[in-house]
Amino acid sequence: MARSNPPFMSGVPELLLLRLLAQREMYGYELVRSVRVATRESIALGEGVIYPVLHSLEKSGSLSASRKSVGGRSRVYYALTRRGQARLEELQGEWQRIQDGVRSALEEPLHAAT
Amino acid sequence: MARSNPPFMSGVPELLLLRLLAQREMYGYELVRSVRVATRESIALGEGVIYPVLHSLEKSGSLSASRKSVGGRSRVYYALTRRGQARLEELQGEWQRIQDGVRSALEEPLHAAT
DNA sequence: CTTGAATGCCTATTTGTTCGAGGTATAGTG
DNA sequence: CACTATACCTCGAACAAATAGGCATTCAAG
Repeated sequence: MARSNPPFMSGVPELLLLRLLAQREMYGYELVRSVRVATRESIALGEGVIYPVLHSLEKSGSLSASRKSVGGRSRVYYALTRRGQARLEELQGEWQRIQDGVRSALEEPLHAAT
Repeated sequence: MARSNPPFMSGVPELLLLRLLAQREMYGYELVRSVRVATRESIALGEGVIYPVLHSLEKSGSLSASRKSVGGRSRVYYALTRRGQARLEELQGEWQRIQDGVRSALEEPLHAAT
């Protein structure tokens, strides 16, 4: 039943994946765990979220994919491209802006006389 | 051309409106300006975003609406209900969770040996 | 007295992304 | 042989934000 647009999640999967892949290249299944760990269990993304985002980032040139065989297992490793680095910086800026705005609004005391 | 899903905005309009209305009751047109001010110009929401959210919050019982005439102008004032207060707290918690998770992920140094 | 800006409300449509549920296949363990 | 973990994938539903419009009123300027 796909309750789809949980608050505050739009753009987050893309940002997290780009950011994790800026540290080292990884494969999809690995990223599922990495997201949980990196966000300290605050955010968990299913494979149904990860793979489509990975594919769209590859198509847009932000990631490069390479199939590798590791211990009898076939994996698709994704690495950040120069374009992906730029996209990451763009998204970080956006995140900062939104986050600052929301913080300002939330900080405002409830019964301000100002 | 409705570039629709800008990153990181899902849930934000609802959160901001509930939060502003927790301070005092306001009308739609006023909220358009209030959002800009409260977020220090970081976030600007058009009327096309504000009004639909207001209506849906009223329908769900988070806001109560009352038509008032002020200086020859007819305005629809919205006030936070008890249910709206609860919804605000719920959203704030969600925001905190996502924000913490993203912060954790972004903080991680790029070349961690850990 | 007419024009335009500002106020004030509203809706239809586009867009595209997240999500759960499902499906496939292989490796390794009991 | 069954079962779990690994590893990849796709589909459809749900849904919310944004733009671009439209309507009506008030008020100031020319």
